[in-house]
Amino acid sequence: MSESSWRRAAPRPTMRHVAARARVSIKTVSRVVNGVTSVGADLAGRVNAAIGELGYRPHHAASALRRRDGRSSTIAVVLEDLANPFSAALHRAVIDAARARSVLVLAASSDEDPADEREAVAAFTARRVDGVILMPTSADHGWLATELAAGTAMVMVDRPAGGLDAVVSDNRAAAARATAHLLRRGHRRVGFLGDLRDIYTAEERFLGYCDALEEAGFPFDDRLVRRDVYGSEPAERAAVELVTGPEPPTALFTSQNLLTVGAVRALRTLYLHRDVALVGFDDIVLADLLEPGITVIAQDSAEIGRLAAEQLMARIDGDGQPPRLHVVPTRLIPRGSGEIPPPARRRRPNRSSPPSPPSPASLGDIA
Amino acid sequence: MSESSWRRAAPRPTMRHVAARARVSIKTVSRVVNGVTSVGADLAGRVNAAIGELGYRPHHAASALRRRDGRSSTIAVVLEDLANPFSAALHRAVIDAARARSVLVLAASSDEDPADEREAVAAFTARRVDGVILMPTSADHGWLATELAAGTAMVMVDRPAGGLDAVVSDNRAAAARATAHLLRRGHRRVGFLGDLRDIYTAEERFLGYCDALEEAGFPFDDRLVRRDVYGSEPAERAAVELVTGPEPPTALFTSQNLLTVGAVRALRTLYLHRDVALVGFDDIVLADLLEPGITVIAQDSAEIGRLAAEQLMARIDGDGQPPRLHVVPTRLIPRGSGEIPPPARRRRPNRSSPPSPPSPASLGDIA
DNA sequence: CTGAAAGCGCTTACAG
DNA sequence: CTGAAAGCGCTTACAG
Repeated sequence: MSESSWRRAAPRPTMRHVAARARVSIKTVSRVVNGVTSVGADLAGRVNAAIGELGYRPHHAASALRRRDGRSSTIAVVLEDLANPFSAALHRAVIDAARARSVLVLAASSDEDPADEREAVAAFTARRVDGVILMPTSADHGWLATELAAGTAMVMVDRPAGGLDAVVSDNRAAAARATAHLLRRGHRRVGFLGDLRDIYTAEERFLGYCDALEEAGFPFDDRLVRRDVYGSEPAERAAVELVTGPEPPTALFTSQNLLTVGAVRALRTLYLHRDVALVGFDDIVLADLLEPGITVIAQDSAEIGRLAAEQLMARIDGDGQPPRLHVVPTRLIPRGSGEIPPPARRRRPNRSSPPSPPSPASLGDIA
Repeated sequence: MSESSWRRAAPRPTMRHVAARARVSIKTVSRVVNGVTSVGADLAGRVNAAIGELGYRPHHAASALRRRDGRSSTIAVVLEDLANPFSAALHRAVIDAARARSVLVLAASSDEDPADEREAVAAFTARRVDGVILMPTSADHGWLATELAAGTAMVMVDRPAGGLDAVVSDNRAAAARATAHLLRRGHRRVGFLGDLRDIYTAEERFLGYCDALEEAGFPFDDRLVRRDVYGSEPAERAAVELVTGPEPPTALFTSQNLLTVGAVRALRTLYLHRDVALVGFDDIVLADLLEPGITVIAQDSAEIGRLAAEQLMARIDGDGQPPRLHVVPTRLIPRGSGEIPPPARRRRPNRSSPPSPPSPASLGDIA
């Protein structure tokens, strides 16, 4: 039990220690610590001196335990993968919004595993977090009702679930816009790459793709579609299959950031990146520096995080309104890849053909 | 005070409620909840039934308050910017390592502001976190001693501070390796872009750059160096200045990821990206898909996070060894930009000259 | 194997 | 303005 100088030796001082040193009651210390102004200057001075000398720190959990509302002033965030840029930005926005109210934030990654998700939420509720922001692994979240009943506020993020508060992007409309962006440039065969179809956003974006086809009067072609693609490597393989198959697409809509990365990699490997148009969902670092730059639908992950945090804290503060669905607008950012025109009609894209210059006349972006 | 069905109405059940329903003492409930096996099957069954019916959840903080060790089983992470990919990956690795021991993780961003940093640490210690992983804003961290004395374990990450445990990359050696990589290909004028020099890593990487010059017997030229560059836009301007100035560098070593992004943008704008060699510190998403691909020193942020978490948890468990400095190796990943040879001697790089093919004979990577 | 009493660090609810 | 008693939800330390 040898403690070096950089390890604590003495037990942590408590209010009792401070009270003894300042020769006041523990209650007076409590008043000073909590900023109650009715304490006399003399006593308050002695208490503050003792706090400084002892290095006293209030014990937040003990305080919360006895307090009326029992708030922990802590919330939690459960996202698919905190290391993913989308989740990381969202997470940071939650922390910033929470900080403004002196609320701390715990976090976990679910990796789309419902068991991990439930385990994380259980661990958080055991710590009596005041609320949880959750990116639900599936829409089937009956178990959430139990958590709610137990007094933990909940707000879904990125995907709705359980009929609770949710903050999402305008996925379907944005996907339709992305697809229309390609159709408007003359593409008739637009391929689709989609994430696991259990995931709400994957389904919505697929529906948006279908919407745009229907709106434009083009038939849906199953052979141009690959769904349930999870991660960038499967996406790369799927893109290669699509583009090297018979009747290949002249454009791709990749409906998630990892899928976009895989598709870009595939097109470059095949040297088709200047021939096959591409619009991705989710912005990507450096996408503007590629040649061509990658046209994307950018989500406002920071705004999603901020709104989710605000909604959650409102619930914690007793907001009893019916559940609310916040839809956050996205932005289509044309950078080149989405503005590649289709090859001349009745000709298949050809590797040895020179890159066709984009048609400036077709660069409008309103769907 | 109208509570909808999705808001809790009844107060949270406690052990007392469970005990009453199961007709046992509160202590027996405690035993069952904590997995003490000596409880009779009959009583244990009644208790578990009551727990299920009531939806009882243990109150972790109350438990910790009374427990001998008083552990909160919570740690905290304070990084420069949680949304930065390096920090996000590190953070995630910390969470994964902590989860294996049922430890939860709080997080905050300091944005290199010492006041924000201290505020965050104070908030965490008030919650009685067992330890903090900190990316210190400066090496001057006398105040950390107080936190340590108060019983909070601390491990620095990315940069050492206060003579405490730290986990860092082999910054200086890696920077020397990166610079030598360029020198070995014949570059004689290698430019340097560095972050704020207060930051330990910025200084170390600068020293590594100097080491390599000295090792190779080349003079240090102040005019090739820009330090205190913070963020990608200033980096872009600095790179433009360097490269368009008199006696411009034929290669750049950009010693942080945002600086690399800025430099890449500058070179592309000037259409010099195939003429001026570039090695960056920190890997970047999609760096391999640029033309040329960006040669980088990749840090193992996940390993840094994992080691920091392990070290911290060892301290929390009473490890009393002297402070330890973990140095995590980096990896040089050649992708093209770092292998661009210098232009023919006595000729300035020329925008209209065709890109020179990399010399395969010079592609070794050991410094 | 089971339970009544005391107490973790703090605040509430009362008194003075 | 100040303080003694009780109690937040739980575990420790004892008894039986």
